[in-house]
Amino acid sequence: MLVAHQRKRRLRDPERTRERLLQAAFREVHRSGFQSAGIDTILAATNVTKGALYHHFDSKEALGYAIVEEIIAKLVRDRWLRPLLGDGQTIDILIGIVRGLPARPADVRAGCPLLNLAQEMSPLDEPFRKRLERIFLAWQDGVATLLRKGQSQGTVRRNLNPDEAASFLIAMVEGYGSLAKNAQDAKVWEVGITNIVGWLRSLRAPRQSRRGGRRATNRIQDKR
Amino acid sequence: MLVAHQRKRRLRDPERTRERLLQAAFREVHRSGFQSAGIDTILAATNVTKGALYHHFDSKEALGYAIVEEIIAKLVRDRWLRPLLGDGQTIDILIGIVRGLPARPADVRAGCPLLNLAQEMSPLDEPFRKRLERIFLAWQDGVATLLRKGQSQGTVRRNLNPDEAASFLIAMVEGYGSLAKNAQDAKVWEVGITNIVGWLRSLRAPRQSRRGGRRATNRIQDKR
DNA sequence: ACTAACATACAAACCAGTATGTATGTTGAG
DNA sequence: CTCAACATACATACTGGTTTGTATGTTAGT
Repeated sequence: MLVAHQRKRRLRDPERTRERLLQAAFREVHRSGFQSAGIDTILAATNVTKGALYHHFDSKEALGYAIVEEIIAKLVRDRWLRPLLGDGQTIDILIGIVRGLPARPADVRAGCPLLNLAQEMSPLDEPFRKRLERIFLAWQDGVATLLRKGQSQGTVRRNLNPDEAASFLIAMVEGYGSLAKNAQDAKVWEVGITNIVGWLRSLRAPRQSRRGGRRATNRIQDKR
Repeated sequence: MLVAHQRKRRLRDPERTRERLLQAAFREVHRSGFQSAGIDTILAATNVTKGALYHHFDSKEALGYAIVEEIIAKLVRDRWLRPLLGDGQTIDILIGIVRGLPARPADVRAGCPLLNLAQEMSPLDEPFRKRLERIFLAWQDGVATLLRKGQSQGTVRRNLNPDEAASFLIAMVEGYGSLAKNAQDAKVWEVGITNIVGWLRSLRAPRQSRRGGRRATNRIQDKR
């Protein structure tokens, strides 16, 4: 029979085993960093044996790559890329996303999984870095695309460079994330979000978008 | 004789040995992170033996604390705190500092030593975190103090919260630093600096500071 | 019966820290 | 001034523990 996923608890369920390993590995890496993450810790958390793990992943590195490509990429898609495509005004969408970012103490203290790994591994392991960079670029591109849409709809100031503004936003989000992580204090994060929201509001086009008379204050830099 | 520092190369020069260990340890930690930094690597880089190292430092952790308190704290003093006290207009001083930050490819690729350590150790080791936090707070406080001075001199907008603006600046510097480090590309850093400078300019008070008619664009949030 | 999916035991390398020894510098008593 | 007594500054070799990865065996599913 071709019944694919019968849900009686089978003794062997390779997909499920792989997924559980990935999730546990992600949590452990998120806590301790990749290099300090222990294989044995992951195994203990899952009640899976070493043989099983090395059956599904060739090495610790391969496990790390899978974390990036399957778990972290999905986090960014769910929290940014998908919401960016929703309807509503550009700036309102961005403010909504930023406000909806995880802000529980545990999240703040652990830091952004993407940034944690990038920070640790980018100078040390090029394949790792490449995979993380792809995610950052997709993130930036998603934000920039929405900003461009906002510009063509007249809701976003025309005198800003969407790519640089997107990068600016990401830098602020990750920057505040780092400060809050060091402070181990969700309050730092909340204040950061408030200031990011304030900056986002400043990107709105003026009421009746008039010709000339551009203000030089606080834009992200004109295109050169 | 009380001649303190005779400069003939002595066979034993504890201060120099300690300093060389600290510098080598700093470089190794800066490259690999604290946890992955190997004692043996540091020893190999200095031609100092393990006995000597453990004579000067009680443990690897103590060595790490010394790196923070003696080397990293000094970096922040030299690059920020001291220049902040120079003369000139507040915003010009800040722009000068930001523009003068190390931007060579090697620096960009390795990342900010302060942030690297904070990112890695803050959730794992409280004494470590505390020491790093002290540096961040001194940094923020220095910037905030200068901004307040600028406000009282009329060169900086009055409708911004100096503490939050300082924090905003630090978040941006570290955020762009992280992005550039992941990209392993100094160009990313340069673009970031340009945008930070653009933001700094927007903090200037308008020419003849007029009453009323405040613009709501792009300020860091009024004091609540 | 044949292969994918595990389990177990072990290897090999690494690494922080220590035990112990030695050489160099300092000091104080005579 | 001198030399014995001591303290500081190293050097070397080793230990105990941890870690990734492998070799080999066993069992479930088709």
